[in-house]
Amino acid sequence: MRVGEGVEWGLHCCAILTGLPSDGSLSASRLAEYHGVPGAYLAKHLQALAQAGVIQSSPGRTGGYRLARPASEISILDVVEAIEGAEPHFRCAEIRRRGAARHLPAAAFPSRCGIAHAMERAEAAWRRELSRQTIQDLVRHFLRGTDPRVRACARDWIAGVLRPGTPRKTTITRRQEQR
Amino acid sequence: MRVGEGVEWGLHCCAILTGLPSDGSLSASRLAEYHGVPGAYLAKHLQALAQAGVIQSSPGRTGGYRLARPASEISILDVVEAIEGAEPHFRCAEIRRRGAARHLPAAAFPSRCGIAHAMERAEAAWRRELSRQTIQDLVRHFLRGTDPRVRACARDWIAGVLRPGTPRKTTITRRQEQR
DNA sequence: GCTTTCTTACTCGGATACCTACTGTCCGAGTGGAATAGG
DNA sequence: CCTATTCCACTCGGACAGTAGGTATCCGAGTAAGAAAGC
Repeated sequence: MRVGEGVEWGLHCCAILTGLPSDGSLSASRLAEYHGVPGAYLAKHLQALAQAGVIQSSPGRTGGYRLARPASEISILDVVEAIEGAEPHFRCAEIRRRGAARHLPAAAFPSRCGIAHAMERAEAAWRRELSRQTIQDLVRHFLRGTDPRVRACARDWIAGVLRPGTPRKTTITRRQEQR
Repeated sequence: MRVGEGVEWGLHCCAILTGLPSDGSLSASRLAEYHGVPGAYLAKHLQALAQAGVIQSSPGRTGGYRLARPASEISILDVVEAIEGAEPHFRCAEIRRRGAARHLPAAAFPSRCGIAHAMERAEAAWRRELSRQTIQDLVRHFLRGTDPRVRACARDWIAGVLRPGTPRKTTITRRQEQR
């Protein structure tokens, strides 16, 4: 039982995307370099988020990802289920009907195995807790509890990689200087 | 993210062991044949349960497993953690310190990443729910909601495989008759 | 008939293969900006 | 100088390997029951 690290990446990415201007977007490779994770693999998770409708992708040279709706309307559960899938963690194999009780008719068993029921309740509690907090809550927590230097770092990085609103000739020069 | 089937097996085994007389025990192979699961693999999980102190193992020809304490004092969480391990499902990789914020001192970050904190809360809710219900609750649910035929099947099977309290010469004959 | 010894069958326990699913990487289709050629 | 065209760099998207952890199996050490032998 283990949560894949894609969930952590996805949540961090959503948090960063919150800091974008409404018309801005960030590419998978930019998000990957900001977080220091492999870009091709992060792209896979971002695809899953896009398919689930959590983020929106725009193609082309200036394309990238942005949040599909306000951060206050994206729960952590949305992100988790988009990346890990919404299947239940516990899958009842109905072993109560195998072995010794094999020959008994299906009608002799209650519709739900008690063990499966107990596990489902726990999982529901887990999901409920995740659905309570939104990406906005995460960002708010970040803005309040984090050192100004870290906040400035994030802000400056976004400003640096965001394409300027009005294209100018100096754009290319700047790019080449970076190398 | 997925709960291994060993958890389901372990819970069913604990439930069956509840029906034993105080001096009785059941071997791994008997429990496996009752549930229709591979015996060698079930043995592995029973070992884990024994090491965690949930069940007790007795060696030798008449050995086997029995509950280490009353079923009312064994929570579902005890069984789950014995088999799956007690490590947290979400492991924060601290990617907030990688990438762009790499050069900032460790002191600039709050002690706990907000994302990790949110995930931990959800996991705590999951564990809390599992720790509320005990093996006894499962058995009670089984005794109440299950068809008499199923209950009789379980009872008879236990009576059949349990060694008689007072050893007699007929013991061997009985065994051979079963084959 | 009783006690002691021995055999034997059964138990648990850990070490060893296999297989699914997560992790990681690659290349192709598509798009929008920028340079360029023409008017 | 302005406009239409072409080109190209950059984007996403899905298809393709590598690896860790769960699944399944085996064999060895140990024990207690029961048979057998001796008294």
